[in-house]
Amino acid sequence: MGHKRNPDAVASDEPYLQIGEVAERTGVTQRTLRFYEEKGLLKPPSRMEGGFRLYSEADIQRVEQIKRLQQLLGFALAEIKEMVEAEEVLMQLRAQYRPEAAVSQKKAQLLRAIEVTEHQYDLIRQKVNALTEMQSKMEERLATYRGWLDQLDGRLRTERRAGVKAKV
Amino acid sequence: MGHKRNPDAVASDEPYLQIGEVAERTGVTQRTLRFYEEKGLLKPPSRMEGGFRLYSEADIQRVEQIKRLQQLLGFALAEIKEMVEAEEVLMQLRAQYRPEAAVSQKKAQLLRAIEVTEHQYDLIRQKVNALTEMQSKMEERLATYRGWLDQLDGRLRTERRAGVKAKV
DNA sequence: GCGATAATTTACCTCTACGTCAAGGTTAAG
DNA sequence: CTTAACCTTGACGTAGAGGTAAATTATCGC
Repeated sequence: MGHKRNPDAVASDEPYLQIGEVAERTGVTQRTLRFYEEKGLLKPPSRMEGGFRLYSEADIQRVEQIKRLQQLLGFALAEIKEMVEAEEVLMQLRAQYRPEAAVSQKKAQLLRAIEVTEHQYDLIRQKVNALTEMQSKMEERLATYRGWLDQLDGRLRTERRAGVKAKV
Repeated sequence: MGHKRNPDAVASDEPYLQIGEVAERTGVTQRTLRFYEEKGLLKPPSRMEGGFRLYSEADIQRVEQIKRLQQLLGFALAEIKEMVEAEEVLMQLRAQYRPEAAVSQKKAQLLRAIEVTEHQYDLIRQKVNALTEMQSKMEERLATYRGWLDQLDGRLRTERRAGVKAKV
C-alpha cells in the first residue's frame, strides 16, 4: 500500500502536505508545482529527510492566487512573479517587528510595493471597464437575437394556424 | 498587366486595403494576419490579380474583435474561432432576405448562435465579477499600504525633529 | 525487510502564437 | 523598362507553459 502521513500536526501553518496532495487540492499537476518553483513563483518548500517536498496551507493559497491571476487577468507567469515578489516584501515588512534600523529602507520597499500594486490596480480597472462595455453590447445582441427568434416563432405559429403543413 | 478592381466583390464594403495597411492600422503584424487566416479566424480575403490580399473595413473590425477577446478575456484562438464562426452564421442570417424555405433551419442556427453568445456572456459576467472583487481588495490594500507609509513618514519627521540623523 | 505507491531529478516532447529569414513575384512611380 | 517598395509562400525558430517518460529513491503498512 501507499504511504500515509501522520496527521497529528495540523498546526496553524506548518508544512505537512506532499506534492501529490497539493496538486489534487489546487487542481494543477505536480509538474506544474515544480515548474512554478523553478520559475520562482513558489518559494522552495521545506523537505522531508528523503527530499520530498512539504507544502503548507499558505503555499496552497499562493497557487490559487496564481491561478486566478492567470485565468482572470491573463497575466504571464513572469508578471505574476513580480506581483508575488512584491507581496512577499510586504509580508516581510508586516512581520518585522519594526526594528528601528533602516526605516528609510523599509520605506523604499513599501514604495516599491505600492507602485507594483497600483500598476496592477490600473490593469484591473482597464479590464473591468472594457469587459463591462462588452457585457452591455452582448446584452443588446442577445436581445436582438431573441427578437428574431420570436419573429420566427410567430411565423411558424401563423403558418400552423393557417393550416400550412409544418415539417417536423 | 492589371485589372484594377475586382468586380465580383460586394458593392457596399469593397476591399481595398493591402495587408501592410491593415497591419499598421490594427497593430498586429502581417504574419499574424496570415496566421489568423490560416487558422480560420479571418476568412480568406479577396486578392488582386497578382495575388496580393485585399482587406475590407469589416476585416479590420474583426481583427480588433479578435484582439479584444484575446487580451481582455484571455481566450485561446481556438475559442475565438468558435465565436467568430457563430457570428458568421448570424451575419448570414441577417443578410438572407428571408427566403421562405427552411424557416426551422434558420431557427436552429439562431438557437445555436444564441447559445454561443449566452455562453460567452456568462464568461464575461464571471470575469467582471471576479475582477470587481479583486479591484476592491486592491483598493483596500493600497489604503493599508499608504497608511503604513504615512506612519513611516511620521516617524521620520519625529526623528528629524528630535535631532536624530536620518540615514539616506 | 518487502512490496506497493508516491516522489525525485533529468531530459526530451508538445502546442500555441506567432517571429524571422529566404527566394522570388507584383505594383506603382519615374 | 527599371527599380524600390510591397507582397507571396514556404520553412524553420522560439518563448511560454507545461506534458511525458525513465531511471532512481522514499515512505509506509505489513
